[in-house]
Amino acid sequence: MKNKELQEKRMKDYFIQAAKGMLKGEGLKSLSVRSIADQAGYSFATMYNYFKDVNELVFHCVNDFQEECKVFTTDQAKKSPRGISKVKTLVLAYVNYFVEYPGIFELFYLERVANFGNKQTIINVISTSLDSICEDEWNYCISKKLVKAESVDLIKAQLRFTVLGMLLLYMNRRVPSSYAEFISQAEVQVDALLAPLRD
Amino acid sequence: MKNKELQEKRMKDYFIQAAKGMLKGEGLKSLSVRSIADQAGYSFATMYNYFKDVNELVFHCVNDFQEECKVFTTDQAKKSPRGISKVKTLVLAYVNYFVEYPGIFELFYLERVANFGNKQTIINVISTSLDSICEDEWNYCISKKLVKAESVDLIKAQLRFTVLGMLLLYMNRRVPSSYAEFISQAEVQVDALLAPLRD
DNA sequence: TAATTATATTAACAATGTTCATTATATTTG
DNA sequence: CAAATATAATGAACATTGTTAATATAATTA
Repeated sequence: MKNKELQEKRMKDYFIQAAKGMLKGEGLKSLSVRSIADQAGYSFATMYNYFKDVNELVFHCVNDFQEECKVFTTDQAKKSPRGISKVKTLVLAYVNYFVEYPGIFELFYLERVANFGNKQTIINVISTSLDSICEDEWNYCISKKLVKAESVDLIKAQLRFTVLGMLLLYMNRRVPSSYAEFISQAEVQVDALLAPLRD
Repeated sequence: MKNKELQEKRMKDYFIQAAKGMLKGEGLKSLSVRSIADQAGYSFATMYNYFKDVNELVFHCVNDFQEECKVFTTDQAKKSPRGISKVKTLVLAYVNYFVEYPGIFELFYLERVANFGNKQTIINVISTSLDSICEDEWNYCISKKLVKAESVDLIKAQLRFTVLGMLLLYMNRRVPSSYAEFISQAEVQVDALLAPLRD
């Protein structure tokens, strides 16, 4: 029965990998239970032997993407000098990740979530997504007394909501209308929030 | 041919009113081309004689709701003393409007928009939705020298994105998990942005 | 090998948006 | 008023969607 678990995990992974590929490529619109199964090399009905429904399948991708996003952002920020300016780089890299993969933005923030198993765990990953990416650097800032420990929670929340709001308007309503304007706006907004911390 | 236009406008309105009712009630999920037509008293096929597709119909509701939202917010803020504190009340009332009518939030910010006629006009209404509600009060603040004219654009944008981010996380991911927490958080965030203006 | 269990697949449903040919209804003309 | 014509409303039909139930196939066990 250890084999059974292993095989089941493998099967689930076939579907998850297929879904991940399509999410990164064509996005959520191209994603149907039949297309996922095709990509995985099984019938669409087989999916239901391993997942309660298509929501449960799709949301299993969240953890992988969050990890990938962390790699993406820390890589883009690795040359940045530590401290507040590295936080800024991380946040802007976070924005860029979702601009590059709109399907993942939809998955994280837009897709309606029906009730499924460990919903709360995944929602937690999503809602603390940006925070956990900046976590280490904020701790560094606190330890170097670049920022007061008691003000970090507020600024984290401010960054989280601002980034989300900007992304939502750009992704869903194409406002502003060009990527250049959008990135410029993002810089202004992040700077406005981080400036008071730079003495 | 003036009659023709009038009649066509009336017909369109039957469908729009039906869609509006369902959006305010059950929300977007309950809204299908067949259910709208039922409510309007016509066959679903009749709708296609007046609208290119269901998207065009649904997005015609935006203007009406924006107007309704303006009435709602100014009413909730009418007892508030003029100035920055009235801006705060307006913004929090804006938040409450969408919490009360989640279907309208979906319509404004979440619903995928296919290409249709005067798309740009409607997107403009949406993206300046909060700004236009606070416009008068900001002008008052500038005229009374409560805030520098050149800093208003930044603070408007900050409020816009913050409000949107908070709403998105609360509406779509139920974070925070209770309305009380959410409103408390909203107050904190709005205060954090408006505090520097209060001398 | 035979019987049993587990797994994969096909068939079928209900609901969706959309198109089109066909009715029903006005409107105009003789 | 009657007949011809334009206009508007509709039902049938299609392709897709997610999902379930019944069936076929593979694996395991006795």
